Amino acid sequence: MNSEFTIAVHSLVYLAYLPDGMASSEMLADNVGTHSARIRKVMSILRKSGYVATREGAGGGYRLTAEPDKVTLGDIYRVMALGSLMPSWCSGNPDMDCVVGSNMKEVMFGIFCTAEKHLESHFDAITIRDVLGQIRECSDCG
Amino acid sequence: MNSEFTIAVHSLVYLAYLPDGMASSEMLADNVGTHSARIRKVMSILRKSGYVATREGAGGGYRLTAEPDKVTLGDIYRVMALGSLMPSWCSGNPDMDCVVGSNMKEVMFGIFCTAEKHLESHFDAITIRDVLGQIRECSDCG
DNA sequence: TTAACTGTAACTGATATCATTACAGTATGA
DNA sequence: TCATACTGTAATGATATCAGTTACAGTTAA
Repeated sequence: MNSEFTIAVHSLVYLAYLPDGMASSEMLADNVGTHSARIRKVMSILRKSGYVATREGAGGGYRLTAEPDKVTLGDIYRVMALGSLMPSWCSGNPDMDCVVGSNMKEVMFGIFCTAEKHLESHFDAITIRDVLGQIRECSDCG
Repeated sequence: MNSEFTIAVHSLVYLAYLPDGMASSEMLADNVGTHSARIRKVMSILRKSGYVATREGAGGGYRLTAEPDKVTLGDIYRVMALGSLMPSWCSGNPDMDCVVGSNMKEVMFGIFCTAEKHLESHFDAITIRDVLGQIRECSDCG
């Protein structure tokens, strides 16, 4: 799976954690542990999907516009990583004579699609607020 | 996801399809659409896991030893691709001060683990015989 | 003894991934 | 208006992973 999904979730959780829900790409990059340019790329997608608002210029940055208990990991998955379950390489060849070889590609495609649907519905049950909650539990225990 | 999972499933289905359940790496490679050395690598793992028997030497090859309706894609997934759902790169850093940054790695790890468990139980419901059945349906329709 | 196999490692080229640089565009405030 | 501090985006480079291929030792049947 592409790590942009993780970066997106982390960033949204961090914004939800901050009292004013605002941070620059530099602050997010520090917290996530990557380069600010990468954060900007991910956040740009989240902006186009309506989860954050951005403000360019001095004092600008990113602000969470969606409600943390409304946005699910499923939403983020669909935007950032849809199709990542299926391997890029697939076996079989529709043109060959053998029943197995010629139909395997289609059958495996279907299997991966339903598998991904299952994955999505699992992620649909986890909100950004849930993740933030788990993080607070972590810190209480440790 | 690694395509060795697909190769393994395809190979087992093909063996289950053949009347005598036997094929050489060359035949499997033709059907799957890859190189025989790659087939041998995958089949070697399946042999160690007890799903096929191999015979070296002239007239040798691979023979399905497990029952097609007992072996599930979940079994194959666990052997060939366990852990492939989690991205290699993960965000956060346990040593940092921030509650979010320091605990995110652990929380996301847990989320990916349960997600993978869900994926496994989805795959557990599909047997090699089921896949072969879907292939025959495909060929009936087309 | 030869031919036909598997087992396995090594190498190559292609592709994916992440880090980094660069710079244009934009907003703020002195 | 000008310096400063941001985002947006493309390009580049480094590294890892993946798939194809070659090579060869070991094994078995005829």
